[in-house]
Amino acid sequence: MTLADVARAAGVHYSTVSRALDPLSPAQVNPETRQLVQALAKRMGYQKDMVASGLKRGRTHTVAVIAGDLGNPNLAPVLRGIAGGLEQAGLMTLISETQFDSERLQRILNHLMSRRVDAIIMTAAQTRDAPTLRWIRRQGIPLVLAIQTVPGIRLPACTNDDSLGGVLAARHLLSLGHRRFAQLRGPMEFSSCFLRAQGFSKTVAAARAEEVVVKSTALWGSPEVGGALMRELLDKKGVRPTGIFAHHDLTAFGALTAAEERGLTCPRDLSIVGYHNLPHNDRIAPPLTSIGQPREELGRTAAEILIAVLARPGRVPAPRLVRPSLVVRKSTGPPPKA
Amino acid sequence: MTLADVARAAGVHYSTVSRALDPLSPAQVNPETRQLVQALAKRMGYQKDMVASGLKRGRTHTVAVIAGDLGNPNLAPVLRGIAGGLEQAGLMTLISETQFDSERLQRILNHLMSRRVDAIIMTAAQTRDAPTLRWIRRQGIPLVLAIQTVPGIRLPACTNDDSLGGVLAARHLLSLGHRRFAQLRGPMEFSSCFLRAQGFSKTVAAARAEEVVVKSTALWGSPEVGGALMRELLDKKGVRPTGIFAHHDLTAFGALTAAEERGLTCPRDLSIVGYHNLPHNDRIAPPLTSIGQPREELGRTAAEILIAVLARPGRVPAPRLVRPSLVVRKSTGPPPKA
DNA sequence: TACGGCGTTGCAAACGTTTGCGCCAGACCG
DNA sequence: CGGTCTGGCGCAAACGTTTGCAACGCCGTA
Repeated sequence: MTLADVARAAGVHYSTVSRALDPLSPAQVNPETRQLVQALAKRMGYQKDMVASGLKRGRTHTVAVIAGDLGNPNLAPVLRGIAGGLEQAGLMTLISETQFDSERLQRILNHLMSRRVDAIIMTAAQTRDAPTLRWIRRQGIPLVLAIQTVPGIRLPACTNDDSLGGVLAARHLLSLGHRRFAQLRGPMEFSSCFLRAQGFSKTVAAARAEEVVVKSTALWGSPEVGGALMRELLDKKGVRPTGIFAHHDLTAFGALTAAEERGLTCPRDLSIVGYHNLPHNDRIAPPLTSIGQPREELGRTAAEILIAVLARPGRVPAPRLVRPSLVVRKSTGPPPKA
Repeated sequence: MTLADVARAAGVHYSTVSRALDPLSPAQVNPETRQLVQALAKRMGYQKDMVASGLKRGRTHTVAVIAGDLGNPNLAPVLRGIAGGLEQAGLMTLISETQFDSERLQRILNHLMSRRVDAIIMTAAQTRDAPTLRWIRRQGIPLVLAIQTVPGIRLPACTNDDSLGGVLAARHLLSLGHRRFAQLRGPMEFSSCFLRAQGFSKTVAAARAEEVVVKSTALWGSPEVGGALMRELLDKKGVRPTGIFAHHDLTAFGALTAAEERGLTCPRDLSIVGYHNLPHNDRIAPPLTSIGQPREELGRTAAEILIAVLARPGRVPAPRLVRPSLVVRKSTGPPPKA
């Protein structure tokens, strides 16, 4: 079922059919012929071959989304937002996973170029990726960052306001009366973690309160890491901090367990704020106070940005931030009187 | 950078370049020329245009995966398995979401046909989809089902052995000494839920124990639904069941909360087995006994099946099952002596 | 020497769509 | 009535690859 088939049925040349079915070619074709052809095409179930169209026009109406780890539950709503947003613009979403392997990433990128995708959304950009990102840009293919930005390269992006997240956590703990703080950080190469740390520390410092630095780890976001970090923290000399800010809910879970093993109870002896507001936070004991992120909104915003870039190549739209919010549960309370 | 460019550089015709770079055309070209062309192509960074190739060959090396809800955390590992498995065969994965809207599904399918995807994997097939599935098959495009099957239509598929999951749950509760059971079911239109229910009931009946039927709901997999179902169960006349099988962990969570509100404690007064083995099951109170599924393996298996289908069109490979396993935690114990 | 066969390469026609260009007929103007 | 303009359409050349077919030169054999 091709243009030629419809053309035969309508008694016109196939180029006329092409024009009649193209909403962008305005007065090129007689309204009557247009009506006829459109009706016929619909009745015959004609569907334009996007492969051929892509070859000719150089636009495939396909956008690739590159993720680090599809298993990451935080990612799913973002992907959903992206796919939903792109679909409204008639774009399809090609999803691939790097597993944080830069060689794999390069393979995937080659594939995508050869497939002539119209644009790329990176959700897994890490600091060391800057050269890769520059390479993509040199290929002349629009690129939008989501979730994380990369220092040293100016690109359209949509990220969580992670700095605000850190601020919210600090303000909450400060308002409860805490004065000694610690962070269980994620890797500082992730802009998200870096900003969380910065927002938190800045707020704590502004209140002239005290913060114990805990080494951040490369691997993170697991109870095991949380446990290890908490034990490291409790082993330190000096006065024990009472207000803990974990960069990930799972880290917080592990930290809670480790603290309990040392005979501390939460929130009596220490308060802990997690990050991501995972769906089961209110079923754990104690229910975890956390910073929630509007994940689907983030994805949808990234899609909007991308559509803007495609509409106006060359312009770099301003980065956009979506605002996290504090969800208070039972893992935070006033510090012990001690 | 096209075939013609490489051809100019090598001093041969571009059709020769095409043949030299095609691993499938064996002795068509002089080994020396082949070496020369391959080296040159690599040096010049030539990448075959898959769009043009797709137009000519009719194969796009793209497989579409259709999901109902990308936000479903159970889906992510499956998608990962699929994408990983397909990638090894040089296939890319196009993911789209129906949001369980059949009109959306039809739109997506039209898009995919027009894009000439090589095959489709459906992970969101519901009973009422059978006509749609038949339609896809009539279009001559290979189709593989994952996670769920659809009665009345024979298709290659990879699913969880949900019946076995129900059996495992029942055996576990029976072995603890329970004699009165109830299920908090998901919608029976999903083959997965239907089979869980069947496996459970069959095992309970074989042990000559008693089962209270609780109406299943259309919406499910949320604490709210779990709470409602549990309250309905507790409001029933007659002897209260002590062994509960919920078709979803979140349903189990809600049921637990509702039971506690009625003054019952778990596992003293009742035992509950969930499904899916969600990652936070061991942090809730009490940690939830659950049926775990090998999700990534399921995805990988679906990819294997698909590759087999593409290699041998016409053959319908036998459906494959992946085996769930019981993860015992604290929400199950012996029934009260009463 | 002539001829058939074979290995290697070139030629050109596809695949289905888009689009610049030119043609034709009708309208309009002088 | 002749000329120009223009709306509508056909023609054909792309886009980059694949592939059947033909051509060419070389070798071996009769």
